[in-house]
Amino acid sequence: MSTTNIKEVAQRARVSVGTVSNVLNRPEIVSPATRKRVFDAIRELGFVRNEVARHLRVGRSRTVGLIVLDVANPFFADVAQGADALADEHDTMVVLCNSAADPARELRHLDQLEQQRVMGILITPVDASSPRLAELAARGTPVVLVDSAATGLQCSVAVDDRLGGHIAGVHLIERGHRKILFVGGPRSIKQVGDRHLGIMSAVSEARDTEPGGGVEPGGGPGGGVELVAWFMPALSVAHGRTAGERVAALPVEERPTAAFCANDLLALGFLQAMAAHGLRVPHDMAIVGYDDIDFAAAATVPLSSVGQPRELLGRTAIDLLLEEVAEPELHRHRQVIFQPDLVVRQSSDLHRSPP
Amino acid sequence: MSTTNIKEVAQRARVSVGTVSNVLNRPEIVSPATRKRVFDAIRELGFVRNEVARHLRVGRSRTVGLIVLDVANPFFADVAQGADALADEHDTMVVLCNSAADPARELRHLDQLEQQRVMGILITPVDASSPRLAELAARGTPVVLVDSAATGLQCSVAVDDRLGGHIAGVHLIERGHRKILFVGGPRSIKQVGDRHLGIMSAVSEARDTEPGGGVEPGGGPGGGVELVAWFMPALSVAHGRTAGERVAALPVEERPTAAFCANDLLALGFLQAMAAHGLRVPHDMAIVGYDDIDFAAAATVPLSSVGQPRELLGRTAIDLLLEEVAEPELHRHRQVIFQPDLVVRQSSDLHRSPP
DNA sequence: TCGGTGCCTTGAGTCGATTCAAAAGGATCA
DNA sequence: TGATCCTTTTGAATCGACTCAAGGCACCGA
Repeated sequence: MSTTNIKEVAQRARVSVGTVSNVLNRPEIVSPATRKRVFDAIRELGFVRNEVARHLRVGRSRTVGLIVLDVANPFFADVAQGADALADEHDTMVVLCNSAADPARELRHLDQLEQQRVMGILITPVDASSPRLAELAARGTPVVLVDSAATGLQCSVAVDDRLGGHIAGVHLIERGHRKILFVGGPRSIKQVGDRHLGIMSAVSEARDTEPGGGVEPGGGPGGGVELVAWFMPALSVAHGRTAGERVAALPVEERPTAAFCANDLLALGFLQAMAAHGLRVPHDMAIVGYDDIDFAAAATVPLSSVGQPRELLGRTAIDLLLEEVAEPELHRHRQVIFQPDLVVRQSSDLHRSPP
Repeated sequence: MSTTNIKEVAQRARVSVGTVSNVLNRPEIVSPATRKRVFDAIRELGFVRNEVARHLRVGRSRTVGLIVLDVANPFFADVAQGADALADEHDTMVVLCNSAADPARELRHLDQLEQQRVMGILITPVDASSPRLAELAARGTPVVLVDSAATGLQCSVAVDDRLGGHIAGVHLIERGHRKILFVGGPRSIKQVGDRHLGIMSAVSEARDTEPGGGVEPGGGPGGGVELVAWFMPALSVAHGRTAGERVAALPVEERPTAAFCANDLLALGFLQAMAAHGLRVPHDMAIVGYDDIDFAAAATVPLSSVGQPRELLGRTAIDLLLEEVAEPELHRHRQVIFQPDLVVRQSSDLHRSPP
């Protein structure tokens, strides 16, 4: 490492180190002639300011950590892009870390970021109630929860996942489905649970309405709506495929007619399995995904999906963080919640007639 | 910031700062009793080691920068995952930066990473010949080019893009296509150029062979193969769609029968446009993409694609970097090149009969 | 009792940039 | 000429952890 430092620059420009530092930080207070000498020396020596030393002295960093559950999921790529864009405007760097939904990896990243004394951390936690997040905040590293509501101890920005699940449920019930499968990820992930609760509420509302003045003349077998939930070990294309294969293996009479997947990766995998087993989507199986990533619209059968303002989530998270950093004393933690919206495409766009 | 530092820990444990440092770095040389006192003090105070100060003193960092052209492209997500996995084993952190194929953003990231004195930089450069990369290396920050061959000034790990283009070309020609469209991205991106050169070579080989002892009895109209190339402003789904729309608007007799897209995002967009305009894939238009991302297999029509060992690229890049960091003196720069392989799926799997 | 031998612990000096009180230099005015 | 004010420059102290030569201590054998 050819560590040219400020001292060498000072020697070469025949000024003191203090002056070089001034040129770097408040050039206007240095006389033009001196300033030029210093700049020349910097250029000639190829001096690059050591941000580490600067940071140590000044005590605050210009980087923000963003820990996501899965870098390979385009949803998070878009969130990151939003965060990056706004951070950039504030001369701040976003470093993206992947927890891969593994608490141990998440913890390692948190440790590393705290040790590096980053300005703050944006995180989609594996477990939002982990004491580590509170500790971090208590020790002075502001934390903003992304895509996951906080309980008042920190800021958060999220989308109403229960509402999203509800919308998806209402949509499928309205299309005549009476046996619906929820394909989730790990139960520990809050989003999965909320989306499940959302569709459950839609289902129980349907149960409450139908027996009384049932819209459906004659009523289906049993009259109500049945919901089954499977929780896969990860929110990935591969596990969606596995779920799809399990469904395809069921006898027709036991098989649900619709699947609501906790994210689009699962839905895409599920869809692949349907195709592989000769089940037609949406005729034999309707599918609704979640996140509305760009690939959803480009799938074998264009995928219905519950959309979220992905980049806005990222931007807002940075916004909240910068606000907190700017006035740590005055700051009141805020919970920002956006609304999801269902995009209906071919994969669920069919009115199912009673059998 | 509740900066508990090593000094306070020392006071509380009634030892000197040197001893605390020893406990942190070489616990085995400290007596068990003292060690315990120090650990207790650390726990009670919630002390977190300041990596910034440590780095300043020790002079080398445990983080590596990875700058990619597009975080939202699953190809790079996979490369990042590979890098991350291996780095993790060496107790090193990978920070992912997005240049979005913008030279200015790339430069900003390079500056920031150099100022932070990272251990090294892995980069898929917008412009591999930029003098900045050489400067970085000269000033002591090792650089490894990813997915882009170097010229000996640094290490690189890449896939043979000309071969990939060639394979795709041979495949399409072999399937009977005589008018092929190459859909590229910005010309400045090396990969785009190489993939284009690859398919050009396949086309010109076909021209050379056919007039002599043409395999095709009777020969197509004109006997040879025609290649048209369009260079879109970005390697994105949206620009693929634009290209597809332009193609669909052409009169049938002018329209190519196959498209080779410089990456899968373009190909997916192109495919969407075909569907939107009622053109059947592969009957009216065969499509071959590049990268073989997971979504390629899940597309409306499963996409043929030239595959690359994505995670291996990332792992190998970290490997080369660690090697260089371990022995900067002995180190000889190496260029690792992997072979691509074509995965034929439905989007191009049809023998085209002469019109 | 003394010197020798390990084993632990100590603490001043260091990394590189920033800060700020103080000094130096220059201009103006009485 | 000396006093005053303003602009510019100086350099020692500082941030927090690490390093290593030097010192302390206990124990052993002579």
